Amino acid sequence: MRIGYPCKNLTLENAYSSTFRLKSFSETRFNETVKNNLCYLLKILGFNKKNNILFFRISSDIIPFASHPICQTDWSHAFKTELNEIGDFIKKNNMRVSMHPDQFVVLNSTSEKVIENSIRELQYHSKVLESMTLPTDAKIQIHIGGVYGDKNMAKEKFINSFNKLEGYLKERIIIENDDRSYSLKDCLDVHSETGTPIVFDTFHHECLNHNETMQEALFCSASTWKHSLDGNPIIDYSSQSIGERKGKHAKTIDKNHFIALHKELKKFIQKGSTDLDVMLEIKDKEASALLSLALTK
DNA sequence: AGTTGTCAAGCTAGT
DNA sequence: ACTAGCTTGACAACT
Repeated sequence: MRIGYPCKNLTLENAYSSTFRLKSFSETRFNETVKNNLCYLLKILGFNKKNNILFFRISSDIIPFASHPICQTDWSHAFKTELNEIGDFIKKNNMRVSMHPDQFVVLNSTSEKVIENSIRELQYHSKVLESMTLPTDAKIQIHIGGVYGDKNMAKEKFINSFNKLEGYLKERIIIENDDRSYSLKDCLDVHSETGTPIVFDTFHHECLNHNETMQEALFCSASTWKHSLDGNPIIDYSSQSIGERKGKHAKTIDKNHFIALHKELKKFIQKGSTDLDVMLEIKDKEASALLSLALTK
């Protein structure tokens, strides 16, 4: 079981993907920023390797404005050396990475323009992973999208949009159950029409479920992954930030809550034929990842 | 140097 | 009507 954290490292200095305002866009600014971001990504991966953290989510900001028309740079060519070096490091060390495009990626939107933008954004994410020559277990995780007052129609819309995507995108995209609209069951409905693997988010499942047992939920979601192509099923983990509104992610790992979940995961792994990789969506990033490794040794 | 308004993009639920 | 939240507050203009 690999443990990971998202997007940035709080121990290392400046170890996040910096960006800038669209108004400040220039070729120079773009190149400087990308060079820096790639350099810090490699540093983060180095830190992770030393600490046995073998899973990491790459920030969508790594190439700023990559899917915007203003960006005309062939960055995958210009930074081929750096991108290859990162990809080689990941592969050499049995690491895994994923990406999670932000809320603007909505494949079932009622606006064609939004869908077009979403596809461009997905193409960009895929290009990052392709440029690192990573296999298709390096996934791009999205939500199903809006409901628009009719969930069945909205699901159909997602299925339609998804099935029209190019094959190289379909191979990378995975769908995540969310905390308010689309439950695991909804994701399974979509999966049956698209074949998209489901990344099971245990915290969202606590917020929105159909009373499945944890073992049932793990079995259903893990069954949507084709091991040779997709790698280990991914689990997103977090817990409720106490005293804050429902769905807000915890600032730091809740030890007992995590240990209980970890037991369930272990139980599932032992009786099943598959391992799992766990992404910790917790605000304090690598601190919780390190703690979780210590707790489960 | 420190503070604060704003940022490419969507949608939902809570206030 | 407005805002917090989402994978993540940081950039940039102002005081």
